[in-house]
Amino acid sequence: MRLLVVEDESLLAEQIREHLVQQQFSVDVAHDGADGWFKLSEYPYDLAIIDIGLPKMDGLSLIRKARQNDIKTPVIVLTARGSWQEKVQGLDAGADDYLTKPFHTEELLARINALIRRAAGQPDPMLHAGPVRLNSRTQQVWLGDDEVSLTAYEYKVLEYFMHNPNKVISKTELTEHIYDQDFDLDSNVIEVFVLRLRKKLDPDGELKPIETLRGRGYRFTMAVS
Amino acid sequence: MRLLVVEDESLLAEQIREHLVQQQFSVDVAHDGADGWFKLSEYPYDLAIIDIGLPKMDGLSLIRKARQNDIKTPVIVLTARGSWQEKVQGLDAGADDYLTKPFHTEELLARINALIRRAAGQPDPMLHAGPVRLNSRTQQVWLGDDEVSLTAYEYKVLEYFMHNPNKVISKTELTEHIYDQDFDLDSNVIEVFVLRLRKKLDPDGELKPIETLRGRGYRFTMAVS
DNA sequence: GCTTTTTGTTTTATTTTTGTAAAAATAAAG
DNA sequence: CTTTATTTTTACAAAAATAAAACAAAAAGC
Repeated sequence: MRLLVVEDESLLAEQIREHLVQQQFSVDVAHDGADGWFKLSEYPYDLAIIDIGLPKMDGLSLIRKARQNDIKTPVIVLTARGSWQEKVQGLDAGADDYLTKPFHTEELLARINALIRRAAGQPDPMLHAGPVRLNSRTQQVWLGDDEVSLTAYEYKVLEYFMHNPNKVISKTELTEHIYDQDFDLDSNVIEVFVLRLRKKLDPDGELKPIETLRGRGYRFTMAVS
Repeated sequence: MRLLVVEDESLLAEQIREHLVQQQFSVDVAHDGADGWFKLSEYPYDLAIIDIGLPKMDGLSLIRKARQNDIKTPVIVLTARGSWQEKVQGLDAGADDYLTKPFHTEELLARINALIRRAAGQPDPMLHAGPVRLNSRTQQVWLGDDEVSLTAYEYKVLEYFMHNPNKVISKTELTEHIYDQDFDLDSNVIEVFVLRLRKKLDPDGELKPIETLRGRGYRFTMAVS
């Protein structure tokens, strides 16, 4: 899961970033509205956290511009304490939720998770695909009755696959969702992780859960049993 | 599909209920806002129809309260005729659609079905042409019941054909759509790919899906069955 | 600070796809 | 009916993409 934080106060931005990274999110930070717009339009974020008061382009304009450009990334706006109007304006501009500064990180995390869940249309943290089951809250994965132990990145890749079953996912798309923006796209890590996932999810090579589409990417398909 | 109707006018409520039951929905009725809130929070409805003017707790408050509690059941609000403000307030409070009283039952049914469909997520973008079907999200192609496996370029060509059925497509046009600008137009790749597509889509040579128009190009035609 | 695990890189091997070229077939024109 | 142009088909070579293995670096755990 890849998030964007648009916040001009460096200290706060860094603080949020650290907390989110701790929660296994990939996080990019933009320090003004213009940069925020660039990043938001350029990368496929799963969620954006946007401060209302920003230099260059204020948060409201940023959200409006994004929505006008058909960017449907869920957005949480950060508003000043007691500013009832800001909250309403934010939601009107196209934000999905709001949070009043200062806030507890737990609160932010809860709202992030709720929004991501809502966006995925999946209130239940369990994802199923044939014999593979995944609990996105506990990050456990089972193959049939046996639990499969995955490393952090193996899990990220699988989770993305399971959120997008049957979809053709290019290596670029996978890379962008799993790593921060400045990652060497020429690397073959993705191939290696797909290899490792295949070995763990399909030790006997019978199920073929991850199909390769040469020149196009991968497709996660599992017979729904 | 289970629906909730929150409406204080007993006669109208019963009328709506009967129509919906006739359409195979399970329907619960609440006669005031408080009861509506209780039912909405307690049961997993697929959709709620809420009147704005209600005793105990008005419809707007009910919707707001539901949204604040992370209940994302799709909501249609019923507003009085000509009350432009009510409609806006309803949508702002978190409703998904509105309907002005009095209304035709067909209109209500259409909106219910639209909302349920929307909540179920976008259907896959399928293209059909006779026995050939193509899913542009998963890039899968079927011939009758059998999936046909195409390479990246074969897929590109077919997709272009299926987006332009019956149109005469010159080889230049195809080339320009499939390759970057600076591609050697003297090559016969297109012919080769058309050949390969024909073999895969029409192994028995009976359907003739891709017609040749000498000197002009190709035309993709498939009897619509 | 040492050990283990995980992540990412490099290298090599293998497979598949793409594009070329030439021959064969077909259609159109004279 | 013969010639010419165009398209289809075949066979093959080149290029590209992926898989796999082994290794190095980084991170995490003890």
